[in-house]
Amino acid sequence: MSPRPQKKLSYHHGDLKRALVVAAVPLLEANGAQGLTLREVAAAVGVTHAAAYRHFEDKTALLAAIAESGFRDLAVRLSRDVARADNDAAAKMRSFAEAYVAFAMDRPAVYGVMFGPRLNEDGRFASLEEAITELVTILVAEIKKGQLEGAIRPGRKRDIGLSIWVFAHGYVELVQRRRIKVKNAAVAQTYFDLLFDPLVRGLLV
Amino acid sequence: MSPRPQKKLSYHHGDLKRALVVAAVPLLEANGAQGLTLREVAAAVGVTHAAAYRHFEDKTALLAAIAESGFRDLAVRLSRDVARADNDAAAKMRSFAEAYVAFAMDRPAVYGVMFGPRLNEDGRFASLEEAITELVTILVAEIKKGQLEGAIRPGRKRDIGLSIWVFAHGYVELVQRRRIKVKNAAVAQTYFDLLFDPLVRGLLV
DNA sequence: ACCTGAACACCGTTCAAGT
DNA sequence: ACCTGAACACCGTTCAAGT
Repeated sequence: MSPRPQKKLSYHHGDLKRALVVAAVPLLEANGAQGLTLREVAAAVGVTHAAAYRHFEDKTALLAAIAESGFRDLAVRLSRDVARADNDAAAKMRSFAEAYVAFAMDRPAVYGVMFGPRLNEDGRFASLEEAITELVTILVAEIKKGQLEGAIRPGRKRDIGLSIWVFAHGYVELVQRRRIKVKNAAVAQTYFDLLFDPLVRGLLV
Repeated sequence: MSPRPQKKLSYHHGDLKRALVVAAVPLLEANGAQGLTLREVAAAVGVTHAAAYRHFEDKTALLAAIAESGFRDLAVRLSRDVARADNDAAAKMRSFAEAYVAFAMDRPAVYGVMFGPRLNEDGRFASLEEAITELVTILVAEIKKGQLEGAIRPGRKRDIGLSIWVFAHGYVELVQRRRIKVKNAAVAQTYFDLLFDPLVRGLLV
């Protein structure tokens, strides 16, 4: 039917780099960050494990790509949810933190790679660092938009942003490690709101 | 000289179980939690790596013993420092959180094992779980002692304790992963105090 | 240029054998 | 009862060879 006959079983994959990152995520969520193997990721894509080294310097580079992809997804989700919130500081803070927790509960293993053992110890992966910086930028910018001009001194916007991040991240970590025990993701969210409320009030004084 | 001749080079170690845990800690802090190998721990004690299996079911069991030892050390340190603090709620909270951060900065790799990949997924290591529970108990008890009877409703003591834990842990994690950048441990402490202050005020309203 | 096949060093785990 | 020596399966990494 097609004008030129398709080569069957080409040993060229097409976009193997991207395919490896995409294939890794479900394996990660299924078996945990500890269990993830370069070999099984390659096998899932239908390729020899040595082929991955044409596109990633080592396993850490693959994990960095997964983490970066996670940070970009998180930034999109946060931007979207925070934009929908009421335009005052407390509402912005709450919607940011809630969206953050929801992302972490949705994809715990990807979150674990994003915040697990340091991937960028030696400073390769500049784009990973950039994705993280973007996250903080979004947070600070949204707080600013949230009518903080009167309520809060300008120099404190970054501190407020980091406080919120610290609290949301700490909660996620303790829940995921079962140091704080909750029945399910819905309970995790409502209990988070309860714990988070004092911080919001303290920040707005 | 001695009444009975000492057997030289006995292949019995004495207290190998404990020795392995003790030997593991400096290796951990030197090479990171990722780099820790059962084989090098055994070698550091002067024993074949297979010998470890006489005392630990597997590597996870060794890590659990390290984590438990860390939690007990942390509990001792927190009790001591919090007991020295002024007897009001804010001072108790602050001294708890500061001692917590100091411990984590002192022994980052041990802290990483304590809060890293879940060790007790299948519920072995009851004593590990017990050591963690003790930590929360100490925290809640000290808050209670801090003259909270008037200022705070009784049911909220646990929530307050967990809030503090969440914040301190989140801060430590983000600093250790370089998501929050600080020059050294001293700066880490003073910046923590700055960020922590709003939470304390919010909790006492 | 991209992937395969085979090899290497290293790790956790097991087990028969030594003392 | 406690430890050694040797083996096994598995992993990350490398590299010559195929297309």
